[in-house]
Amino acid sequence: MVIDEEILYQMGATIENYNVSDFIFCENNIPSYYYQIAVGEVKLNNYNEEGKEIIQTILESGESIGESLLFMDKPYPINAVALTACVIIKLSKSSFFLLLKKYPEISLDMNRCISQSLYFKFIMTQNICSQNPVSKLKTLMDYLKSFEIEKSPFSFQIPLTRQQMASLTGLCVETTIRTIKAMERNNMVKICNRKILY
DNA sequence: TCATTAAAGTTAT
DNA sequence: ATAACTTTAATGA
Repeated sequence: MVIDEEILYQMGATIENYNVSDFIFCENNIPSYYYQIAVGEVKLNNYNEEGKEIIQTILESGESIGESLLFMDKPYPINAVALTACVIIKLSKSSFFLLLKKYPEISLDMNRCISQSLYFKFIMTQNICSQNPVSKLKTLMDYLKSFEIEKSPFSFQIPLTRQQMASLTGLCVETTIRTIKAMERNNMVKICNRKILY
């Protein structure tokens, strides 16, 4: 968890509930709140000219949403959409900065947090430029698995749909499916009732 | 080779 | 039931 929920409430944070596919904020909105997920999953996305969805990242409980934008004066370049029913803690920008002043340790945590998402971005942009779909998907799965304690092969069930994997890597779903099947044939993954084990 | 289109089967709501 | 996801196959850049 990025910031202790009690501290957020002390600073005047409120709770918001969202249903699946509700927008928490939209592209071009002015960032004016700090958002932290108490329960649920959220994706940050864009739509390209053809209307194809590009998922920038998927966030889960305890993570903050688009916090890096609070430190500058630009509108959001992405949408934040609930993937599940969500409970989200919301704190005004001004209170958020008061909080950072009051708790320097949290300010440091915030830096760690932004570094983490920047790290993911570095890996994924490099990835998106690579041509080969196997390496795109492998890079994504390696990243996801890197947070797991259990490192043995096929111990990790990918918590994404093929559609989401496609939107994260810039591939089309069909190519994602075919590539995953080819990877199964090469013993890089296992597929157990449609779930991908890596 | 990969994207696109279409069609059909499967799962989740 | 209906929508969302998964899969296969054909075709074209």
